[in-house]
Amino acid sequence: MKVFNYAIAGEPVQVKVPESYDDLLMFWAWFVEADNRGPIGLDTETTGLDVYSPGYKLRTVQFGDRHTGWVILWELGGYFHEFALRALRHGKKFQIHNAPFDWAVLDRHAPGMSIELLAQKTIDTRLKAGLVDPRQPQEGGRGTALKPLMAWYVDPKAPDTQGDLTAVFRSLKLTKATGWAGIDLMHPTYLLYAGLDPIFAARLDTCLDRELDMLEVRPRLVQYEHEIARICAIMQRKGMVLDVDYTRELDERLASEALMHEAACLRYGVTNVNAPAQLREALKGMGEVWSADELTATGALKVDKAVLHRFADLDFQTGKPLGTRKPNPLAEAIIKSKRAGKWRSAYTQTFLDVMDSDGRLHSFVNSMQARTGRMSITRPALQTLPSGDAMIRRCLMADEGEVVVSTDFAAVEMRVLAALADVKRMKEAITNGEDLHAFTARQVYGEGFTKQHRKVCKGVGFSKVYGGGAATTARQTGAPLADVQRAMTAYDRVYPEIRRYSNRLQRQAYDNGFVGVSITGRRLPVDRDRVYAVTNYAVQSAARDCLGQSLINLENAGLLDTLRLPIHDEVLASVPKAESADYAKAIEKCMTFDLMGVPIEAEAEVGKRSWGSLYGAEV
DNA sequence: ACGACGCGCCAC
DNA sequence: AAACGTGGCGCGTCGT
Repeated sequence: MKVFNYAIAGEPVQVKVPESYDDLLMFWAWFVEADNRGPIGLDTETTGLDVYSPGYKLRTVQFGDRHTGWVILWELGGYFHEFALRALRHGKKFQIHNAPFDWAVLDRHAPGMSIELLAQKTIDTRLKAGLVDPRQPQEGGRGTALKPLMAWYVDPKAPDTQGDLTAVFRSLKLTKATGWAGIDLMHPTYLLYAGLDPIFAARLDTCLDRELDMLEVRPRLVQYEHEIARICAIMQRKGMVLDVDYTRELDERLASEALMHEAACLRYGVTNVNAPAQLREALKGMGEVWSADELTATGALKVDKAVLHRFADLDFQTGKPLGTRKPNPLAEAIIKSKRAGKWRSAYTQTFLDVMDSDGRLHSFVNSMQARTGRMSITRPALQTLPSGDAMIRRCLMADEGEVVVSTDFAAVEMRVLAALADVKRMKEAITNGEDLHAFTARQVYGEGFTKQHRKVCKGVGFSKVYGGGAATTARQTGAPLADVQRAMTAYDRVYPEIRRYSNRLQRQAYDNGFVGVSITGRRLPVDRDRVYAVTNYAVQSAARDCLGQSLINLENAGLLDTLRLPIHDEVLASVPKAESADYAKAIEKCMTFDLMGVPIEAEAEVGKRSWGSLYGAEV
């Protein structure tokens, strides 16, 4: 048995690495005793992050309490598998930092271990940390990574067990990308750090419990987030079918398109369309002039899509020629080349890179990412596929014999606002099934309101949700500033509760140390200089919890297996073609409920095999 | 080789 | 009095 002595917060801790059967028996004796005492820290080390890629391997499984960490060398197989599996099966409760990752790894690489099995005995310290403070480091928070949390709660000098290893990798001529797979299993720093992680999880859990209790965060909320995380992890495991042939073909098409337009750019001396400085100089040299507001945050001349479209005499939205000036051929070539290049690197290439051996994509779902609890989806970011053109979404498909169903909440953020702020007339309009923005326009402008009036009211409604002002709303709706200002004043007269609610929220946030509280009890930290944003946080957060509740409803209705992606106010599913209408109805039902007297409703759209079919694709 | 950051663009 | 919100991520540049 290898034994490493270390100290955490001034207390001695030990990391033990069983090397023989007898060593494993000692581990087992410890485990049984520790398991009776309480939850056990659990972690895994693997060859990287691409859990579903063909060569992926689980290397070690670690268990620990506050003082002892055990590294089970899974990679050695045999008895090591047997004891790790026995512990995973036998353990009553595990503390894991960022459990969905370890669930996915164990589900795929440890026989008999499933997300379902592990989830019911998991405490995720990352979820708990996010409920204490969801802010990322760049937002002034601690973030929810193990290192900063350990530094804050346990020991400022605790090692960065992930980060510090990259220095070790370098000394071994490995990189961050190759180190996790390439480092020798018996490397002492690797083993020590592997063994410390479950000790960290165990210690963090205690501290976070104390903090959650002190902050009066509801235990029910903690439990709810664990359920959502499990549902999202199961969705991730299922993944989505990639139309590999189509994607390859599209990738090639985009590549040649990019190449062609790059060649055109080269004629004007632009060697790289992704280097803004180059574009700036070339366009300046052609006599292009920027307006005073076309500057970046640091004061440089912008060369973004809007500016390029203006130079190319194209409509920003439709891409159609405007006929207002002589189009700049370079600007046009830049637009086309950048689009093709970006779509390739962000989408088609990534799809082909990360797909598993069965041609499925398992995007990683972070069920509680944003400050408001909103989810995010990465590798690849399937929440951000272009919607104006079907070609990218066309790559993703329902399972064989199935079709895609996309179910959206109807104007969920406006409805949530109506519910939270108890906006009397808005609630009536929604309950009566009226077109909300038209209803508002009628109140503001009278019976003879125009389409443009409705548009302005819609814009003002969104500005209420986002906290925007008249100037921004005017820019976005294209309406004159004075009109928007008048509409805003009238809006406040029609729905006076919104302003009152917003003021109340802001006052409460001030009094509560710049933290708002959502309807589900979620803490919503606000920036001191942007307290007004608390209204948006409350609305966005409640809308997110409508999605969360829907996911739970969908599971209870036996529909979890059909779910593919959560996209803020939408759930994407794959259902048998023959019964698609019934499934659509069932999904709608799960996403329909009452929120404080306001109906939250959803509408399902049944497509064909590809996701793109809902955006105009043929198949 | 890598992290931070600027810039830009995709979504809801 | 006025204040648009939340993310992911690729690429280039710069500094270490």
